Amino acid sequence: MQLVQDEEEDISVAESLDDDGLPSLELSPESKDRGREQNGNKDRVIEAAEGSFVSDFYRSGTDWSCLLEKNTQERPPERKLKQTNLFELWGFKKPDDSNAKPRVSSLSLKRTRTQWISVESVNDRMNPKVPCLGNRSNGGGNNLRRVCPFYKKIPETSFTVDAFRYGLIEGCSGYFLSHFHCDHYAGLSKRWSYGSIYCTPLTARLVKKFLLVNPSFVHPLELDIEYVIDGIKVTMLEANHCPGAALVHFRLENGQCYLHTGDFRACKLMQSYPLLVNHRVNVLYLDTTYCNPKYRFPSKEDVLDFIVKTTKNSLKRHPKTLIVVGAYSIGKECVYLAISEALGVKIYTNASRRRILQSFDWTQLSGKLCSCGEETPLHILPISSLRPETLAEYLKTYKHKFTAVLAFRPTGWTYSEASGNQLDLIKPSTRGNIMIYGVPYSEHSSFLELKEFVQEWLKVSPQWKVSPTSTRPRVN
DNA sequence: GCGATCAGCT
DNA sequence: CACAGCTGATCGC
Repeated sequence: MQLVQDEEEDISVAESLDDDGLPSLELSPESKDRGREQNGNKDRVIEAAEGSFVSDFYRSGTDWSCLLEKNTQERPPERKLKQTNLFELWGFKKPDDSNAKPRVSSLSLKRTRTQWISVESVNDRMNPKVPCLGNRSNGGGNNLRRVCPFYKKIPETSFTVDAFRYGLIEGCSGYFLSHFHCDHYAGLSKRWSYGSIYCTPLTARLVKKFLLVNPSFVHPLELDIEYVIDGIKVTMLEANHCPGAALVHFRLENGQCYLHTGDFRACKLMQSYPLLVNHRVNVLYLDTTYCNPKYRFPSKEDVLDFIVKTTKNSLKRHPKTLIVVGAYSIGKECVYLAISEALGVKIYTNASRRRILQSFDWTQLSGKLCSCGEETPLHILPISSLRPETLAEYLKTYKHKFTAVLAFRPTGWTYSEASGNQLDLIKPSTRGNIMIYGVPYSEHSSFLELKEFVQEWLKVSPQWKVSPTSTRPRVN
């Protein structure tokens, strides 16, 4: 998602706002009467300059053709998507003072539920493709290559974020990687040769070790240190997502600031990041995975307490219980670290995951890993194997040591509507001696956390005020 | 055969 | 549903 800031001296990216706080399509006096709402239905006419940020912003919601190169044979999927006014969704009301300049002025979404957004499709598979010329594109039965969407490009720079699957991107010399999850690094391999890759040191180690990318392309940037790259000031900030994940902050020579959150979980601590407190952000690219009021989940700490308490209770009743935590390749480490510390037990997982976890260089984690499943009641398995049949099979291999399984599946999706914020209401699914808890341990922001994150910028801008309305998103 | 990429699936 | 993959088919080399 992007928030565009209104600054009269910076018209190239941050055009003026309309009454909804969305980027205005009125770029010149001649086009003053164009780009207005149509039919009272908030469908917008695309009149802005071809290829401009505003043009792409709106086109992406209704028409994929802006992402297509000329002469393409492939038609984009027909979808009726609209830019949603997040200010409205979050209940922020624009005041009457028409002279006021908001600190952040417009929003567009990145990856969220498709029924009420906008920019990015569920994943890149929905993006249009163009015929592949020169660069090979083997596999999958066609000769098409995807085109980098505008919202992965940082305006007025030669930088992109998480855009590795598009081959060589014209005008891009710096490819930023926000974190080491496959949907973000897709396209990176040992054959990468399209330009410099910037990421945190931890992510850099993983990229070199597991994707075998030529180290000469990989440039680690320490958190909280401002680097000057191609004349742009760049700072990586802790994203509170998975290990090595970063928000990327860009400050241009003309004063424009852009913040790309990658995937992140907004928290109070972020409100103290000096770069975010002291500087306006003109365009904000935001992770809106749970940008719907129905997603309410507790703090990580509360969930960890619940997991530890549940584990202790189980072991008290059934000392021969095997504790299983489901996890992706990286992420959710705090869940099993908390159990490990509370019970004073080691952590078993297979060799390939141990190799990844050891690459973090976290001594408090590495020291707790062990290579023998009999040695500890705490095992880490891929989240996909947290099914009763699979766990029953797994238990068989340790039948002399363990007689029951207590498993935790940590994700934000399992926790939304009915149970609200009451952890104690979570009911496990039980089959025989296998018990599986879906726990609301999320590494993405909840709706409220997203709202509060954005609100920080609005606060310092007195012309915006918070309205207690409960505006719901439009559902198509 | 190998590595990369795709659709389908969860 | 959507996240962050996983699997198997298919392609170029």
